[in-house]
Amino acid sequence: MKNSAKKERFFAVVLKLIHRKGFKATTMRDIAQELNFEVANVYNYIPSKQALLETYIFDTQNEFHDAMELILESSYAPDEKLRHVISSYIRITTKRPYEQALLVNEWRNLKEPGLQRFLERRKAYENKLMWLLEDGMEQQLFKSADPKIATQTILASLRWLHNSYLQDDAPKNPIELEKQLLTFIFNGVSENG
Amino acid sequence: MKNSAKKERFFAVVLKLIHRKGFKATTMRDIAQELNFEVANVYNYIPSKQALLETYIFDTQNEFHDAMELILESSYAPDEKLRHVISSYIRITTKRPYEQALLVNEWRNLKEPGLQRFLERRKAYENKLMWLLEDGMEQQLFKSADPKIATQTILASLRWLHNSYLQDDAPKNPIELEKQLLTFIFNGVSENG
DNA sequence: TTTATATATGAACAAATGTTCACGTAAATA
DNA sequence: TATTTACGTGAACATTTGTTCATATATAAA
Repeated sequence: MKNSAKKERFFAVVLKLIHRKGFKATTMRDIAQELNFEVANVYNYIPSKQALLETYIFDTQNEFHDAMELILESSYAPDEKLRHVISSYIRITTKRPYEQALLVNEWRNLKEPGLQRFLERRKAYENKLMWLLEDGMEQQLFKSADPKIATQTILASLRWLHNSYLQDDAPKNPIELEKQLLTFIFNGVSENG
Repeated sequence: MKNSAKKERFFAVVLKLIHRKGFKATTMRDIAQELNFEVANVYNYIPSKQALLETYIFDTQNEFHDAMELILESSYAPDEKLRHVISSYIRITTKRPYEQALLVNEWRNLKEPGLQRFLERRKAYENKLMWLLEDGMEQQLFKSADPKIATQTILASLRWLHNSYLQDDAPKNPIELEKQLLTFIFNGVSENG
């Protein structure tokens, strides 16, 4: 009575539709049509279109936050912590690429007060990473650099990953992906480091 | 009769509105209201909402392509070429942050056949960068790595820049920004390269 | 079997949206 | 000045959209 096959199918279809057409362009009627039933029935699965968006976005955001929290609580040095942040980012993205795509592409469609809440939480996540980088710079583990720029650049370099899993563009092996990204973020592309 | 002050104001307002609310959420009436005139008058400035989107996106895309083309035609080595690609990316972004934000955030709202054209051209740009990286790997200038991943990661690490210019988040000095990004992409964050 | 819960229908709604048309007024050009 | 071009109004339009309601059927629990 909790997780019926119907519900699973419903949400799978919805995620794909939103990914293909975008949240705003995906109408309740689109969803119904894709599932071969009538519009009204959509409301037996979700309370509203906005609620659907909020649930997915905040659930996914929470996953990222929880992972970050555990890493920060550990006794690892900053560079090892950064490794784990990257690793957790890849793990979540490869596990739930559609949800991550939704988070990245559709957060702008949140309405207040959800939008503000989202932005605050995102800022909090970014700040934690920034302090981690500053910490590492002080300990001479990381190059001295503008912490804000470094934070945004590192996060940006991870934010495209969901695409590689949602395209015909052959999905990558997560282990190999992690190796490549760790090398890039830690050592860059240059051969003579 | 070509570039009146009215037209300039119109497009400035439109770009800001779209950036704030998103393309789909920005209605013709929103635009009219922001400019203190009636909806019908919007159609004296643009033929349609879609045409507005297409014009901005393709014009901006062309700027990036033209810059890439000039760099590839030069006799620089791959690593110097990459430096120039990054440099041109930053130059265009800091010169037209709203247009770049539009390109990055709203291309999904293109309709066929514009959407397909956009994707093909984007792929072409990515391929040029990828071949540049492969070339550099062969010449031992770049680390050996998966060229697709490297391409996407480098581009992703540049695709957030417009935000830093459109937030209260103090706009950065483009020269310093370029320095930081070159260091990151070429040598990463690690102190002992 | 009876009862409750999950899933489905069809019609209707109010609001929002892109666009058009016929018609004015202001501004620039001849 | 006369005339073309740029800028503006008001009303109306056909669609689309999210959502609700009353009601029906299937499925599972009692």
